[in-house]
Amino acid sequence: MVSRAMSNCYRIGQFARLAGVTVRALHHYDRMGLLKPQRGTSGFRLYCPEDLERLEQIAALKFLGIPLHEIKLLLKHGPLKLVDSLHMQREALAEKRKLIDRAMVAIAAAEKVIQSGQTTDASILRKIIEVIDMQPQEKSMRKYYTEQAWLDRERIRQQTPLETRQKNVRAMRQVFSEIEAAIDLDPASERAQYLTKQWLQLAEYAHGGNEAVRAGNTQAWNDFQNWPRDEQDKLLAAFDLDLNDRAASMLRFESVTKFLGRAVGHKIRSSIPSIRTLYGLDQA
Amino acid sequence: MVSRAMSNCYRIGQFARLAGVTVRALHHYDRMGLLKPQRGTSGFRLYCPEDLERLEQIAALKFLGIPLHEIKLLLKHGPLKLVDSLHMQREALAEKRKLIDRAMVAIAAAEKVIQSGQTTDASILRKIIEVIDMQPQEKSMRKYYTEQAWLDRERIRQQTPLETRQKNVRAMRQVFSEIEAAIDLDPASERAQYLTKQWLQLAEYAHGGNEAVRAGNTQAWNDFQNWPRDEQDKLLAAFDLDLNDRAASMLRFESVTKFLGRAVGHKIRSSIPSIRTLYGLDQA
DNA sequence: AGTCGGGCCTGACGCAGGGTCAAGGTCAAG
DNA sequence: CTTGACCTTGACCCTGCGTCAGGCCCGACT
Repeated sequence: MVSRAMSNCYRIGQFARLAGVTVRALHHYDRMGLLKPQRGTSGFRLYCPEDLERLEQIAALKFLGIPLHEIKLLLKHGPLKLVDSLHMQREALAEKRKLIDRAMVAIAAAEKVIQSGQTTDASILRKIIEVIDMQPQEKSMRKYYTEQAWLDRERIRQQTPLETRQKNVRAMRQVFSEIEAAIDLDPASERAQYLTKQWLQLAEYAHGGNEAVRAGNTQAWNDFQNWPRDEQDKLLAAFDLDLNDRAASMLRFESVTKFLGRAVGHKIRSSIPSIRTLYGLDQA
Repeated sequence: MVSRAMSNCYRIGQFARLAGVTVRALHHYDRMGLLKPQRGTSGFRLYCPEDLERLEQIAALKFLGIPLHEIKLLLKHGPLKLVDSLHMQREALAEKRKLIDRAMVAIAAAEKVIQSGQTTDASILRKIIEVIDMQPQEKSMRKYYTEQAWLDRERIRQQTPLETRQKNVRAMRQVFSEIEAAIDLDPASERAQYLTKQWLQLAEYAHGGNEAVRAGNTQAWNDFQNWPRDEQDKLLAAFDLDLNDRAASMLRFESVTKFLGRAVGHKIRSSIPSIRTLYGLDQA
């Protein structure tokens, strides 16, 4: 019934060597129905030239990173899906490549640190973390920025060393707690205005004077209620607010931002109109 | 006993969100002893800031592609191993990147084929296979070539399209079988000399006139007996020799090469000395 | 005729790094 | 006292095979 002659067929060992795969892999493909050879009278698998051709196709698609079960479908259902699949795979590979590049950049940075004589675990790992953190940037924040502002923000972040950023965070945490202590003061009071000035100065580190980035930051800040929960939590944690009493922390955070809003409002009201516009507070 | 205060600690869910990992991953790290948090009275895991620091280090090394069990050792045994490990990982990543690049090149070639209107499965896959096969080159053959010759050989291979190579193989197979039929003729006979000339012409496609590559090919060819078994088998299969009776096939192959040797010898003897030298047969 | 060795068979477990239930314990709020 | 969010452990699932383990087939030697 089978049109393939049994001569010119190989048993599994030969075939495996010929094709450059392992016997075990062929067993695997057989059992999963990806490449089912004929069987001889004694149960031995018999692989024919047609099987070699198919195996080469399988190997090719596997090389592209396509999973075996998908290969099975692709070889069954013709080229329509194949085109799609190749496209998707290209993008997936591009993603992977980006990650690998990032990892290699991080290692390179770490090796520079090592060669500079800093061979403590901590300093090496710090450098790696710094370089890795350089690029990720969750996309949940994108919507608050224009395209250019987003790129600028990235650039500014990348130009700021980790240590500096950490110092800023600590400073803001400090100011935050001082504001909480002064929360009942008149926003127009000297103390309140002093703290507000400090706060705004620290915030400036984040946008580096770039107006579009500042606008985005403001928008993001004002929409804190709608951030995804883990982003909210990260910010709360940065201000040393207890996540185990999340509701209370949210309230504390809110009251501080409101205080700042009033204080900045006062500052602006007593300032020139162009600055009012600059800070986008005319409609507020 | 524990110096860490229990305040300021998070339970696993909070901590996971904060650190950007899943709860399951933290369970995993705990069970494998990579990151063991304290436990509260009711058995809940309690993660402290120190744990966050360690988790960040873990995440960093994981990002570099270092397996978790190795990370565990690295964080225990200090920076000596870390330096080594980073170096190795850099090379491993470079390897991976090369493979990804090859895959992307292959997909790009396939998409070109698709855009040219050839949307049959077979033609797409053929193109992919062709591009992938472009580069591998087992290293078992390297030793027969000078460094430059090896590179040249690669280059020549890459410049020859798959179809042409296949045509050459078929032609050599044909000549091979004709030589076998004429194996008892006098190597000096006209028929033998004709076949030998054909053979040498076909062989020329493989080295493209490059002398160093030709010398390498000759060396490799003469050392066939010592090739790794699967390379031998591939060559035998290319000449349509039955691998199920390997010993006989080896003999057939050998007798043909001997015949060719004698015939080429005759050809050379009746030729000018410079060509004798060129073909490296003076010492044979 | 036995038996040795090599190849083949199936079945089963293991790997990394978790995902995904499932069955049940804790704890604060209503 | 229940509900619901969160926690616990245990156990099976995924990919692409590697690596035994135990047993059959077959040709070759004694």
